[in-house]
Amino acid sequence: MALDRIDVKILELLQRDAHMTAQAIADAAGLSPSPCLRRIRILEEKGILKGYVALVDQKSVGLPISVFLSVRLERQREEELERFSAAINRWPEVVECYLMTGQRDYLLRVVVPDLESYEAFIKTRMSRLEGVASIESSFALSQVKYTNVLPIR
Amino acid sequence: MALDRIDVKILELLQRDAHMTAQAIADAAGLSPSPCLRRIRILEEKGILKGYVALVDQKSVGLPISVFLSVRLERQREEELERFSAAINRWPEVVECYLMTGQRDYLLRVVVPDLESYEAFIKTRMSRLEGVASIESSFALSQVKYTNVLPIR
DNA sequence: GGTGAAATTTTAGGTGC
DNA sequence: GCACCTAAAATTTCACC
Repeated sequence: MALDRIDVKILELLQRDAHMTAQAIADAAGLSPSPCLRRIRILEEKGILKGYVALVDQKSVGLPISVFLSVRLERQREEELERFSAAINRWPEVVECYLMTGQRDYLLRVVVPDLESYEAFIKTRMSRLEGVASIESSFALSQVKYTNVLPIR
Repeated sequence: MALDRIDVKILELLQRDAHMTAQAIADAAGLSPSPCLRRIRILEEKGILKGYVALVDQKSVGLPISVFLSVRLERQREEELERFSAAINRWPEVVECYLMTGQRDYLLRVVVPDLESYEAFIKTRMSRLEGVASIESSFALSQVKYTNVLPIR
């Protein structure tokens, strides 16, 4: 891969605002639009730039609640892990999921409009999954920080 | 706010791909480009569409490790919460932070290139913060799911 | 990596339904 | 409030240096 200063600068700018024009990015990165756009295409082809997305405000669309779930499975065989992964990837309420070290197997962030919906999520989704040993929920009172900008370098 | 079907559809499309042309969005949402773009502008003005960003692959840029920190403060006075919030918002390694109910006060996701950097983060950042009672770290082995797409409706 | 022109797209305005 | 059309402005794209 080998990213130089200019690549890092481009990634930083695009992570903050994907609607910047090639001209503006070029100016900020210290080169002209064409090579700038060429670098961006290369970063896209290499998969370093995964995509461009719009960010939606959770509260504004009636989804104020984030719940974190610690999940333990009964067995950690590949088959079990695969089944769990496939399931949560189908469920739109689950926006993040990590395979963890330590006490629990998975950490999930689930987004719901209210507690009733959360109950429904647990009852109709999680509890019907086979192989789940335990679930522990903690509720987020507020989002103190949320960014897609990675600390590159 | 009152989002209708078309608004929800537009938000869904833009959350997946912000580079869609107004024409393509209009086609998929079942209307013509002009009113489609008008709706998008309104969603932006209302703050429902918070912005457009590029997503960067964590591993590709040498940041394979996500660590989750459970943090408890000694006191939960507004002053303490403010100071903590201000600090973590300054630190680029912290990509997510939630104020939580229950045992801990905060849940953080920290992104680092290696364990050495994580140690440095704990030593030079977290441990120098006043008012922190305890920190508990768990490591993510892999990211099973990560999406910005919210389950609207 | 830079320059410049062509092609596509975005954006705004105006009319009728 | 939307569809449709038109036109101008801006941006991306791709030649070549």
